[in-house]
Amino acid sequence: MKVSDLAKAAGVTAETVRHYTREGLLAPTRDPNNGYHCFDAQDLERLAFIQRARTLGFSIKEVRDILAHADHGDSPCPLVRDLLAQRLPEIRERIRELEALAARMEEALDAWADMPDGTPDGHSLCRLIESLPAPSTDKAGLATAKEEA
Amino acid sequence: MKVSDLAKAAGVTAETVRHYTREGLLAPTRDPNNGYHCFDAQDLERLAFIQRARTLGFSIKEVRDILAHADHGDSPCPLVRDLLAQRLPEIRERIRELEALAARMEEALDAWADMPDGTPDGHSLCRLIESLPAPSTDKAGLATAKEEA
DNA sequence: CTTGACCTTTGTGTAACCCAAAGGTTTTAC
DNA sequence: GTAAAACCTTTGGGTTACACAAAGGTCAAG
Ligand SMILES: [Zn+2]
Ligand SMILES: [Zn+2]
Ligand SMILES: [Zn+2]
Ligand SMILES: [Zn+2]
Repeated sequence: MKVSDLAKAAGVTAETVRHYTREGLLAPTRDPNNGYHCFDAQDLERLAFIQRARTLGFSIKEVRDILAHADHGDSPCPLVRDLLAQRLPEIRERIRELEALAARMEEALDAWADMPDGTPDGHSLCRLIESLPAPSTDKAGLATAKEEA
Repeated sequence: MKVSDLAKAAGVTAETVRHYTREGLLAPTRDPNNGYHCFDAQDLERLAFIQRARTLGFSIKEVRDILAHADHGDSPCPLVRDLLAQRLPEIRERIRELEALAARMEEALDAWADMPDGTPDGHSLCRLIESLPAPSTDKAGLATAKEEA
């Protein structure tokens, strides 16, 4: 199997396959004639595993660690469980933040609806933004939502 | 006011202030003697506005546009409303994705209790992960959750 | 044999900053 | 009075998970 064969089989782009290969998640052999990457059925399973792990919120780095443990005979289970247990509350927190965000956005839009374009100076939304509570010097604020799932 | 004065007053890091300045959200004058950035009370208000806009989910680019319109006399309100109206469903979708993610994580953790840590037997990397449904070739999948709020 | 499709590597871009380095400035302290 | 601490400047690199373009080799069809 060449790159795009594997990609099609797994439902990802060839770029993604190359990316995973570069990152060490996949270790295809090489066709000595042309230097092409050669993938086999195991690589397909491995890629499917990677995809499932990604839907569980694991980063590339974490998946690499999980695979590395399995590859040299250790059970990755404890690692997997710890990562899940650690990440879950973070996801929950992120959900809360986004819900608060959605609520603010909706309030803003509602406020707009109540005083359409014919409003005094047409700056209702700007005022609305200005009237928002000042983002506290809080480190756990919404704007601080950089860390991804 | 110098960079860190403004930063303290607004509750952000000096790096953030410099970043916004580089990005054109803030346009401080310069102290001709030493080349230092000089911010005034208006810049503080402006920074506060930026922070509030950020908590509403606007990107730096969007905030720059909003400020640019306001700066040359246009009402940014329609722009703001369009951006909000466009972003809100995206946020909602993101929330649904994260809720699905949290649900999968929780199921996995629950299932863990029933499943002993297994050393990979050559077939199984981590049954917990392998037993997940195969990520469909769906473009709207969770791993596609790159676009941020 | 010439295309066109596909392979390779390398480098760039994305979002919103953080951080380090190198070097000038201002403030503090002895 | 001056030396060190603290802060300023710009530049450039790192972060995530790829996407995409370029330059050049390879392979299958016509
Ligand atoms: Zn190990
Ligand atoms: Zn307005
Ligand atoms: Zn305008
Ligand atoms: Zn396991």
